[in-house]
Amino acid sequence: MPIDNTLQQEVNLLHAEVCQGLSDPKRILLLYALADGPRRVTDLVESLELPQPTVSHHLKILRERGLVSTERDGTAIYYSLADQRVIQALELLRAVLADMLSQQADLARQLAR
Amino acid sequence: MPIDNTLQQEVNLLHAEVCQGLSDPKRILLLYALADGPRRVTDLVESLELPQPTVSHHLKILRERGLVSTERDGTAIYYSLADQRVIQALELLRAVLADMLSQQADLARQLAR
DNA sequence: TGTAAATATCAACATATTTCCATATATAAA
DNA sequence: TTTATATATGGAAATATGTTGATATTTACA
Repeated sequence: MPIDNTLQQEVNLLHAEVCQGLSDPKRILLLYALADGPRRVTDLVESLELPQPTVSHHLKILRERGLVSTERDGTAIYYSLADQRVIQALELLRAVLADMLSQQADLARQLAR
Repeated sequence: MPIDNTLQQEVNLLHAEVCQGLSDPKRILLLYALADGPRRVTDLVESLELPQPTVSHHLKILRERGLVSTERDGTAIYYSLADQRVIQALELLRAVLADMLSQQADLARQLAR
Protein backbone atom coordinates (compact mmCIF):
# COMPACT_ATOMS: atom_id res chain seq x y z
CA MET A 1 0.00 0.00 0.00
CA PRO A 2 2.19 2.88 -1.22
CA ILE A 3 1.63 6.22 0.43
CA ASP A 4 0.53 9.02 -1.83
CA ASN A 5 3.60 10.81 -3.10
CA THR A 6 2.31 14.28 -2.40
CA LEU A 7 1.37 13.34 1.15
CA GLN A 8 4.85 11.93 1.66
CA GLN A 9 6.36 15.19 0.49
CA GLU A 10 4.07 17.07 2.83
CA VAL A 11 5.23 14.99 5.77
CA ASN A 12 8.86 15.55 4.79
CA LEU A 13 8.21 19.26 4.72
CA LEU A 14 6.66 19.14 8.19
CA HIS A 15 9.59 17.06 9.36
CA ALA A 16 11.94 19.78 8.12
CA GLU A 17 9.85 22.44 9.83
CA VAL A 18 10.10 20.59 13.12
CA CYS A 19 13.85 20.31 12.63
CA GLN A 20 14.01 23.96 11.74
CA GLY A 21 12.73 24.67 15.22
CA LEU A 22 16.08 23.41 16.52
CA SER A 23 18.21 25.38 14.11
CA ASP A 24 18.85 28.50 16.15
CA PRO A 25 21.11 28.75 19.21
CA LYS A 26 18.61 30.81 21.16
CA ARG A 27 15.84 28.31 20.54
CA ILE A 28 18.07 25.47 21.70
CA LEU A 29 18.72 27.39 24.90
CA LEU A 30 14.98 27.95 25.30
CA LEU A 31 14.25 24.25 24.90
CA TYR A 32 16.87 23.31 27.46
CA ALA A 33 15.50 25.98 29.80
CA LEU A 34 12.11 24.28 29.53
CA ALA A 35 13.54 20.81 30.06
CA ASP A 36 13.20 21.15 33.84
CA GLY A 37 9.60 22.30 33.72
CA PRO A 38 7.24 25.06 32.59
CA ARG A 39 8.48 28.65 32.57
CA ARG A 40 6.83 32.01 32.05
CA VAL A 41 8.04 34.29 29.27
CA THR A 42 9.46 36.67 31.84
CA ASP A 43 11.44 33.88 33.46
CA LEU A 44 12.97 33.03 30.10
CA VAL A 45 13.71 36.67 29.34
CA GLU A 46 15.63 36.91 32.60
CA SER A 47 17.50 33.63 32.36
CA LEU A 48 18.54 34.09 28.73
CA GLU A 49 19.04 37.86 29.09
CA LEU A 50 17.31 38.64 25.82
CA PRO A 51 14.74 41.32 24.88
CA GLN A 52 11.19 40.15 25.50
CA PRO A 53 10.10 40.42 21.84
CA THR A 54 13.03 38.24 20.83
CA VAL A 55 12.00 35.55 23.29
CA SER A 56 8.35 35.74 22.26
CA HIS A 57 9.36 35.47 18.64
CA HIS A 58 11.34 32.29 19.15
CA LEU A 59 8.69 30.78 21.40
CA LYS A 60 6.16 31.37 18.67
CA ILE A 61 8.32 29.46 16.19
CA LEU A 62 8.68 26.59 18.65
CA ARG A 63 4.94 26.55 19.29
CA GLU A 64 4.03 26.64 15.61
CA ARG A 65 6.24 23.61 15.07
CA GLY A 66 4.71 21.69 17.94
CA LEU A 67 7.84 21.67 20.08
CA VAL A 68 6.34 23.55 23.02
CA SER A 69 2.86 24.10 24.39
CA THR A 70 1.33 26.93 26.40
CA GLU A 71 -0.99 27.44 29.31
CA ARG A 72 -2.24 30.74 30.62
CA ASP A 73 -2.30 31.56 34.33
CA GLY A 74 -3.61 35.07 34.91
CA THR A 75 -1.53 37.46 32.86
CA ALA A 76 1.32 34.99 32.66
CA ILE A 77 1.71 32.39 29.96
CA TYR A 78 3.60 29.24 30.86
CA TYR A 79 5.54 27.49 28.15
CA SER A 80 6.51 23.86 28.45
CA LEU A 81 8.12 21.17 26.34
CA ALA A 82 5.54 19.42 24.21
CA ASP A 83 7.54 16.20 24.19
CA GLN A 84 10.60 15.00 26.08
CA ARG A 85 11.88 13.29 22.95
CA VAL A 86 12.86 16.70 21.64
CA ILE A 87 15.53 16.86 24.33
CA GLN A 88 16.55 13.29 23.51
CA ALA A 89 17.06 14.30 19.89
CA LEU A 90 19.11 17.31 20.94
CA GLU A 91 21.24 15.12 23.18
CA LEU A 92 21.90 12.65 20.36
CA LEU A 93 23.10 15.46 18.13
CA ARG A 94 25.16 16.91 20.94
CA ALA A 95 26.82 13.54 21.34
CA VAL A 96 27.66 13.49 17.64
CA LEU A 97 29.12 16.95 18.03
CA ALA A 98 31.13 15.90 21.08
CA ASP A 99 32.68 13.03 19.12
CA MET A 100 33.56 15.38 16.29
CA LEU A 101 35.27 17.77 18.65
CA SER A 102 37.19 15.04 20.40
CA GLN A 103 38.39 13.64 17.08
CA GLN A 104 39.56 17.10 16.10
CA ALA A 105 41.36 17.39 19.41
CA ASP A 106 43.10 14.06 18.80
CA LEU A 107 44.18 15.27 15.39
CA ALA A 108 45.48 18.51 16.85
CA ARG A 109 47.50 16.58 19.44
CA GLN A 110 49.07 14.43 16.75
CA LEU A 111 49.99 17.43 14.66
CA ALA A 112 51.51 19.15 17.68
CA ARG A 113 54.26 16.53 17.96
CA MET B 1 35.42 22.34 37.58
CA PRO B 2 33.12 24.82 35.81
CA ILE B 3 33.46 25.04 32.08
CA ASP B 4 34.47 28.41 30.72
CA ASN B 5 31.38 30.39 29.83
CA THR B 6 32.62 31.46 26.42
CA LEU B 7 33.52 27.89 25.54
CA GLN B 8 30.04 26.82 26.56
CA GLN B 9 28.55 29.41 24.25
CA GLU B 10 30.79 28.21 21.46
CA VAL B 11 29.58 24.65 21.93
CA ASN B 12 25.98 25.84 21.91
CA LEU B 13 26.63 27.63 18.67
CA LEU B 14 28.12 24.49 17.15
CA HIS B 15 25.16 22.53 18.45
CA ALA B 16 22.85 24.89 16.60
CA GLU B 17 24.94 24.60 13.46
CA VAL B 18 24.67 20.83 13.58
CA CYS B 19 20.92 21.16 14.05
CA GLN B 20 20.78 23.63 11.20
CA GLY B 21 22.06 20.85 8.99
CA LEU B 22 18.71 19.12 9.50
CA SER B 23 16.59 22.17 8.87
CA ASP B 24 15.98 21.81 5.15
CA PRO B 25 13.69 19.23 3.52
CA LYS B 26 16.19 18.41 0.81
CA ARG B 27 18.94 17.79 3.31
CA ILE B 28 16.68 15.49 5.29
CA LEU B 29 16.01 13.54 2.12
CA LEU B 30 19.75 13.41 1.44
CA LEU B 31 20.46 12.07 4.92
CA TYR B 32 17.81 9.38 4.57
CA ALA B 33 19.18 8.51 1.13
CA LEU B 34 22.55 7.94 2.79
CA ALA B 35 21.09 5.89 5.61
CA ASP B 36 21.42 2.66 3.59
CA GLY B 37 25.01 3.27 2.64
CA PRO B 38 27.38 5.52 0.69
CA ARG B 39 26.17 7.17 -2.50
CA ARG B 40 27.83 9.16 -5.26
CA VAL B 41 26.66 12.71 -5.98
CA THR B 42 25.24 11.52 -9.29
CA ASP B 43 23.22 8.83 -7.53
CA LEU B 44 21.72 11.45 -5.25
CA VAL B 45 21.03 13.81 -8.13
CA GLU B 46 19.06 11.05 -9.83
CA SER B 47 17.16 9.81 -6.80
CA LEU B 48 16.18 13.28 -5.58
CA GLU B 49 15.71 14.68 -9.09
CA LEU B 50 17.50 17.91 -8.31
CA PRO B 51 20.12 19.91 -10.24
CA GLN B 52 23.63 18.77 -9.46
CA PRO B 53 24.79 22.13 -8.04
CA THR B 54 21.86 22.11 -5.64
CA VAL B 55 22.80 18.65 -4.40
CA SER B 56 26.47 19.58 -4.09
CA HIS B 57 25.53 22.70 -2.18
CA HIS B 58 23.48 20.82 0.41
CA LEU B 59 26.09 18.09 0.72
CA LYS B 60 28.65 20.76 1.46
CA ILE B 61 26.50 22.11 4.27
CA LEU B 62 26.09 18.62 5.71
CA ARG B 63 29.82 17.99 5.47
CA GLU B 64 30.77 21.29 7.08
CA ARG B 65 28.56 20.40 10.02
CA GLY B 66 30.06 16.95 10.39
CA LEU B 67 26.92 15.07 9.43
CA VAL B 68 28.39 13.31 6.41
CA SER B 69 31.85 12.30 5.28
CA THR B 70 33.37 11.80 1.85
CA GLU B 71 35.66 9.43 0.06
CA ARG B 72 36.92 9.77 -3.48
CA ASP B 73 36.94 6.84 -5.90
CA GLY B 74 38.28 7.92 -9.27
CA THR B 75 36.23 10.84 -10.46
CA ALA B 76 33.36 9.92 -8.19
CA ILE B 77 32.98 11.13 -4.63
CA TYR B 78 31.08 8.92 -2.24
CA TYR B 79 29.15 10.55 0.56
CA SER B 80 28.16 8.63 3.64
CA LEU B 81 26.56 9.28 7.02
CA ALA B 82 29.16 10.35 9.54
CA ASP B 83 27.13 8.91 12.40
CA GLN B 84 24.05 6.72 12.57
CA ARG B 85 22.78 8.71 15.55
CA VAL B 86 21.82 11.46 13.12
CA ILE B 87 19.16 9.17 11.72
CA GLN B 88 18.11 8.26 15.27
CA ALA B 89 17.62 11.93 16.04
CA LEU B 90 15.60 12.41 12.87
CA GLU B 91 13.43 9.44 13.77
CA LEU B 92 12.77 10.82 17.25
CA LEU B 93 11.60 14.10 15.78
CA ARG B 94 9.56 12.26 13.19
CA ALA B 95 7.84 10.39 16.02
CA VAL B 96 7.03 13.68 17.73
CA LEU B 97 5.60 14.92 14.45
CA ALA B 98 3.56 11.74 14.00
CA ASP B 99 2.00 12.21 17.44
CA MET B 100 1.17 15.81 16.61
CA LEU B 101 -0.53 14.80 13.41
CA SER B 102 -2.52 12.03 15.04
CA GLN B 103 -3.69 14.38 17.78
CA GLN B 104 -4.80 16.84 15.14
CA ALA B 105 -6.66 14.04 13.39
CA ASP B 106 -8.44 13.12 16.62
CA LEU B 107 -9.45 16.72 17.08
CA ALA B 108 -10.74 16.90 13.53
CA ARG B 109 -12.82 13.76 14.08
CA GLN B 110 -14.37 15.22 17.20
CA LEU B 111 -15.22 18.46 15.47
CA ALA B 112 -16.79 16.55 12.58
CA ARG B 113 -19.59 15.20 14.82
C1' DT C 1 -13.78 52.46 34.76
C1' DG C 2 -8.51 53.02 35.20
C1' DT C 3 -4.08 51.26 35.99
C1' DA C 4 -0.38 47.85 36.05
C1' DA C 5 1.77 43.58 34.54
C1' DA C 6 2.63 40.07 31.11
C1' DT C 7 2.75 38.86 26.56
C1' DA C 8 2.07 39.36 21.61
C1' DT C 9 2.32 41.83 17.41
C1' DC C 10 3.92 45.43 14.17
C1' DA C 11 7.28 47.13 11.27
C1' DA C 12 11.61 48.05 9.39
C1' DC C 13 16.04 46.74 8.76
C1' DA C 14 19.97 43.71 8.37
C1' DT C 15 21.58 39.30 7.45
C1' DA C 16 21.41 34.60 5.83
C1' DT C 17 19.79 30.99 2.89
C1' DT C 18 18.21 28.68 -1.17
C1' DT C 19 18.39 27.99 -5.98
C1' DC C 20 20.75 26.90 -10.07
C1' DC C 21 23.13 28.58 -14.60
C1' DA C 22 27.64 29.00 -16.11
C1' DT C 23 32.04 27.65 -15.37
C1' DA C 24 36.10 25.72 -13.11
C1' DT C 25 38.55 21.81 -11.31
C1' DA C 26 39.96 17.04 -10.80
C1' DT C 27 40.49 12.42 -12.44
C1' DA C 28 40.69 8.74 -15.76
C1' DA C 29 41.09 6.87 -20.13
C1' DA C 30 42.05 7.11 -25.11
C1' DT D 1 47.85 15.89 -24.76
C1' DT D 2 42.97 15.59 -25.74
C1' DT D 3 38.46 14.14 -24.31
C1' DA D 4 34.88 12.63 -21.22
C1' DT D 5 33.05 12.19 -16.65
C1' DA D 6 32.18 13.62 -11.96
C1' DT D 7 32.07 17.14 -8.76
C1' DA D 8 32.81 21.79 -6.90
C1' DT D 9 32.61 26.74 -7.09
C1' DG D 10 31.22 31.62 -8.53
C1' DG D 11 27.74 34.59 -8.57
C1' DA D 12 23.26 36.75 -8.76
C1' DA D 13 18.26 36.80 -7.83
C1' DA D 14 14.60 35.50 -4.89
C1' DT D 15 13.18 34.31 -0.53
C1' DA D 16 13.43 33.60 4.34
C1' DT D 17 14.96 34.62 8.94
C1' DG D 18 16.55 37.18 13.04
C1' DT D 19 16.40 41.39 15.74
C1' DT D 20 14.22 44.66 18.57
C1' DG D 21 11.95 49.44 19.65
C1' DA D 22 7.38 50.85 19.73
C1' DT D 23 2.85 49.60 20.44
C1' DA D 24 -1.28 46.68 20.96
C1' DT D 25 -3.69 43.14 23.53
C1' DT D 26 -5.02 40.49 27.41
C1' DT D 27 -5.84 39.81 32.18
C1' DA D 28 -6.27 41.05 37.05
C1' DC D 29 -7.26 44.02 40.47
C1' DA D 30 -8.29 48.50 42.88
